[in-house]
Amino acid sequence: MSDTKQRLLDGAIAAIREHGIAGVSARTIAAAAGVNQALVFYHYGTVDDLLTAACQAGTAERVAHWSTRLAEVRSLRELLDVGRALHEQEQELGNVSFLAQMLAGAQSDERLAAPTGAALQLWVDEIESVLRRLLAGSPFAEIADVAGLARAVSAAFIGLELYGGVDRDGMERAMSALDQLAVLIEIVDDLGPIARRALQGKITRATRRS
Amino acid sequence: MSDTKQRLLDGAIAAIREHGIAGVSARTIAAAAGVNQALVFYHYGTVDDLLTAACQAGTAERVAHWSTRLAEVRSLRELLDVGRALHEQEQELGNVSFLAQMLAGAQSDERLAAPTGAALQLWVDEIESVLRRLLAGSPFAEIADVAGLARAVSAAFIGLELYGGVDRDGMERAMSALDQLAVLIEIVDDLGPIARRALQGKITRATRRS
DNA sequence: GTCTATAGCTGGATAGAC
DNA sequence: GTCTATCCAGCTATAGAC
Repeated sequence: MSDTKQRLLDGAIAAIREHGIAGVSARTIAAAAGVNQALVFYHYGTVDDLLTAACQAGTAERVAHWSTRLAEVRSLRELLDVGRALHEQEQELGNVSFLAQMLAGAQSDERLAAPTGAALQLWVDEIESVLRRLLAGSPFAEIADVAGLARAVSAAFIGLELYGGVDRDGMERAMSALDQLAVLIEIVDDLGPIARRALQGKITRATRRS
Repeated sequence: MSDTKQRLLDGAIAAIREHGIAGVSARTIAAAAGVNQALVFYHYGTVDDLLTAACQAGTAERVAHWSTRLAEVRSLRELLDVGRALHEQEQELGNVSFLAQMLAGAQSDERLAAPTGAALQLWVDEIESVLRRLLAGSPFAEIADVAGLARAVSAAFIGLELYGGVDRDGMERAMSALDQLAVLIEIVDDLGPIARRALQGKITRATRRS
């Protein structure tokens, strides 16, 4: 990977972070990367292809970076702490914001849909494996669809990131509320087998209805 | 409100829905509205001002529409059902998608930030009032930050909408998982006073730490 | 209020010098 | 590989006819 190609990848993330999907262009990317505008097309063909590459490479790098730390998590509360730290640090680096903007663009640009979905899937897989490990042996694993939960967590991260852009205090309150809610999961572990079975039936009935 | 002004408001929502915040313009809006492009500027001054007006009027109308139905909800499970119906219908009308795109644009266009935040707040207030009514007298109200929960729900709606654009099946699974999770709230009502107090202390300790 | 026409600008993409 | 120069499309916004 040549220096220029890497600078363009970093520049793409920086440009989207600064100008959003609506304001990103070969010129804004080149300016952020400190290279000539024509090099975008020489190295990547089109702006979309560069965004695709940046999405793939950037997300893979961040997921790999957090993967080791997530592998050390031993409880749901620890996971919440790591999740908060992850959110804060990625927000500074702009990767959550980058993914959110790509996702917004992917809604109407089908060339962005596949790479954005694949990048998000990297996070989903990582979160799912952590949740599955933590909930192994827990009664909650029998009740919950862990794969669905991992997707919900990922989607909520995106939504909270965007919401924080127009109401930072509101986002903080929302995250604290989710912390409280997540602790509810832990109480299931404290239930006896009879109460647990009753809960399980309750959830099955409730979700089958809708 | 003249016919043309209303057509432009509807056209703005339709254009954002079709082309996203990155592809919306006076021309695409005028085409969707079936009017001349110059009328955008005659009636609203700038494209941003038109988007602002569409955001305000469109969201106020949809919130008012659902407000009556939400007022009839009597349980959390009913609320989940209404929430699903709301998501499906608004997805067809494009209002959730519109808000998501506005939110994405608001991250880097400060002129969109205030109106988008205000529009989202209309949903937050509505959800908060329903939650507060449903949880009145419930032990969960003593534990939870209802205002934070309402914000989390709103943000999650946005995130799920965007996620659904790149992985529809994944979004469905995520929503089902959230259904399961929401039922957990109901079990708190079944707890006796001692278990409830223990839970409350547990949540307080867990959230104070982070 | 609505239309045409257009000025002035920015964007994607390419050709060709170096 | 990198640069300058440039074409052409599409954009905001306005002027002026109707």
